[in-house]
Formats: sequence, C-alpha cells, structure tokens
Amino acid sequence: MNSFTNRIPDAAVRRFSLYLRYLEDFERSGIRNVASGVLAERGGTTAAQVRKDLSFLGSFGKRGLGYSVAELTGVLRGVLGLDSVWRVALLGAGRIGTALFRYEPFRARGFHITTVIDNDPGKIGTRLGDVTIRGEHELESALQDDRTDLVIVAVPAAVAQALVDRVVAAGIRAVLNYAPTQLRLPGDVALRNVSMMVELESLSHALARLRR
Amino acid sequence: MNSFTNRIPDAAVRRFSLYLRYLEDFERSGIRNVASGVLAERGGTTAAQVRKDLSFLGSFGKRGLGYSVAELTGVLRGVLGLDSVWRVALLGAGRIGTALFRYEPFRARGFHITTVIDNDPGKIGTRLGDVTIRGEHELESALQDDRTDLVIVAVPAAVAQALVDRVVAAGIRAVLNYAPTQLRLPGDVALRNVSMMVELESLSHALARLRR
DNA sequence: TCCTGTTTGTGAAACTGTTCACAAGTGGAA
DNA sequence: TTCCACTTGTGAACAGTTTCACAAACAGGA
Repeated sequence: MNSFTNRIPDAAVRRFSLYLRYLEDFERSGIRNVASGVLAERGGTTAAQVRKDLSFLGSFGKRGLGYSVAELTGVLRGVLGLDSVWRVALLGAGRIGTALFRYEPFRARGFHITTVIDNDPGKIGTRLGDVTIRGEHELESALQDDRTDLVIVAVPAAVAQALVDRVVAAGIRAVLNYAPTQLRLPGDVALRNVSMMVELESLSHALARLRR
Repeated sequence: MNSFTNRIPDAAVRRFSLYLRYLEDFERSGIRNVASGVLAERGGTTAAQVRKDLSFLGSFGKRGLGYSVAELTGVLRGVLGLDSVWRVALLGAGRIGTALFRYEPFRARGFHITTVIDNDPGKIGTRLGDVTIRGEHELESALQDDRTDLVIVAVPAAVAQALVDRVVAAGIRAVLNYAPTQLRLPGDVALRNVSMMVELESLSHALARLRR
C-alpha cells in the first residue's frame, strides 16, 4: 500500500535493476507469472526481501499466484526511468571510455551516447561509432546543443574534478564516475562511482583474512 | 581499541581503499600528518566516519595531531592485503576484458594478471601484453599452474555461471564479476559485482524523480 | 460451496551502519 | 609549569536495511 509519494530506499532501487533483468529473461521464456521466491533465488536474495522491495511500488502481486511478469516489467521500467530515452555525454575516449561507448546494452535500455569529449588533439574530429569526438573547449556548447541528461566521466583523475565542475555549472544533474577520485559536487546532483580498484581491494582484504 | 580479531564492516573496507589513495597523494606531497577532518573532506565523508572506520584497525592517531601518513598508509596496505602480490586470472578477452587487462593501476597495486582465458579460436594462442590467451578447456590447468588467487569474470552472462562453477571447484575463493548476471556460489567464496547498468539505472531513477 | 496448498503484503523485531557529543590526550606557547 | 587550541577514540543515539512471522487473499479441485 506504499505508494509513489514515498522515497524508495537506494538499496531497493539497485535491486530493481536486477529484478528487471531477470523478468526480461522470464518474458522471453514465455513465463507469465513469477513468485517472489523464484525472483529471489535468481537474484541471490530472499523472498521476503523481494516482496518488501516491490511493496515500495504499490501492491500488484496476486496472493497464491505471484506477480504478472508483464505488469512487473512495466512498473520497474517506469520506476527506473527506462520509458524514455536519456541523452548521455561521454567524457574521455580512452580505453575505458571507448569500451563503455561500445557496450551495446546501453542503447537497448534507452541510454544514447550522443556526445563524446576528449582533449587529445589526435582524436578530436575523428569518429567513435556514429559520434564525432569534440574538444574539451566545446564541452558547454556540446552539452547544451545535444540536450544532455547525464554524463559519464572516464578521464584521468587529475582532470576529472575541473571538468565535472563545468558539467554541473552547465546544469547536468546526474554523473556516473569511472575516474579513480572522489568527486565533490552539490547535493542536488546525483553521483554514482564505479571503481574496480575499490572492488578488487575489498576482495584482497577478504582473501588476506582467509589466509590468517 | 578495537583490534584485528574483529570483523571489519564491508562499508568501512571499501572506504579504506579511498583513504589509502588520498594518503598516497599526501605522502607524495610530503605531508607527514593528517587529521580525520582533512581525510574526510577529501573523501566526501565526515570526520567522525573516518575516525570510526580507523578505530576498527586499532588506535594509532595522536590526539591534537592527527594520523601519521606513513604509518596509516602501512596499516591500510596491510589490512587491504596489498603487501603481497595477487595472481589474477582474467576470463574473457573481449572489449571489457581487454580494457581491464590494460588498466595499469592493477599492477602497481600488486594485482598481476598472469592468465587470460577466452573461447574464441581466433584469439587462443595470441598474446595480450605479455600473456598468451588460452582456451576454455585449459581453465583448470591454467588456474593450477599459475597459482591463481583471484578471478575476474568478463565473459557474456550466458556462459558466466558455468565457468565460475569450474573456477570455484578449482579452489578459487575470490571472484570479481563484470558479467551482467548474478552469480550463485558457495558462501565461503568472496564475490563482488561491478555493473554499469545498475549504476546507470539508479541514476536514471533519480533523474526521473527529479522530473516529476 | 468448501477445502487445501500457495503466495502476497506488512507490521514488528533484529541487525547493521552512521552521526553525535564529549572526555581525554597532545604539542606548543607563555 | 600551566594554559590553550586542537584532535582522537568511543559510547550512545539515531537511521537505514533486512529478516521474521503471520493474517489475508486467491486458484483449483472435490
């Protein structure tokens, strides 16, 4: 009975992404209904967790039956903002930036990389896929012209903060950061960090403990 | 006064990685002591958080002065298991795998990618940097021969689980997963997932809320 | 219609992580 | 030596998240 008016816990939102992925698998397999326990088993969590998560969105499961795959898929797409196209700018066309650019599932989910910025003179003017790489000096105009919603940062740590300050000043409200540095930005800008070093080191911590 | 015998919260361990990064910057700048507030400001957290985190490791700050950069660096390296070399196998030499392989900071931190596995016949036998790519059928022998500590999964979701089952059976106890699927594995195997879709979708959720 | 087996939705309890607030050290100046 | 400005370490309060447990709803069969 918990409705849209309330804020949804961040931990739950992240699981929604996973649930949606599994529901799409089920949909492809022609499965029409799915119980919380099935979704839980697939996602490495518990049935109670799944039900609690979904209860933040309202209540549209059928007792005794489970959830309609089609309906739940639709609701999750809506909540995750996947019912519209998001225009994405990629800052940095190095190895990581290029790998991200070519990652197909982005486009399938409605994330269109329409802008690529790099400061290497050898790259400016060349194409990455169907996008022409532009120089850093064009950042603001590119973000504006392309009506960018969201920025992915894949530049060296040393230049990331300065670039992001400009991005925020240009009105962008969502940043996905791959640079190995903690960006500081206003509270009303959504930021997510992805760091392979942090994950790796948390693993080596676990391993080191095991060894003792 | 909290000593090594206790388990350290996962959230704290992940912040240790960040603290260490900043401490290394400070060390390079010749700064010898650092207060919790300074570390906090750099890492986008609070002074109390920093002190609480560090208290899990013992107590070696000096009241009125802060922490010795050199000492703290050493302690964090130890806790994160960075005082030895870890031998890493990379499964999947596609775009993401290749980008990971070439990511220099790994090696600097003591993570040596000694094994690369791919099932593309066109790639088997070719080299990636100084490592020869081997076929999937050699997985077990490669892990054994190279005395692998840790495995990075960068293969398509469809084949990830089967491959990881073999990896676990071969005795590996730490897995870093880039495949967009939730791997199921025994409780005594440490697993970390890195998913750009989850992060992106959590951003688009935030944006979609903003729009309402 | 009634019974049975299944599954949801949700308060309450348990747990985990974060923030607060302050006594207790510390170095340096007077 | 005494004082002062500063900073740690840590219980306690608080906030957020997960798990538990069970009444209520439903489908299908007898």
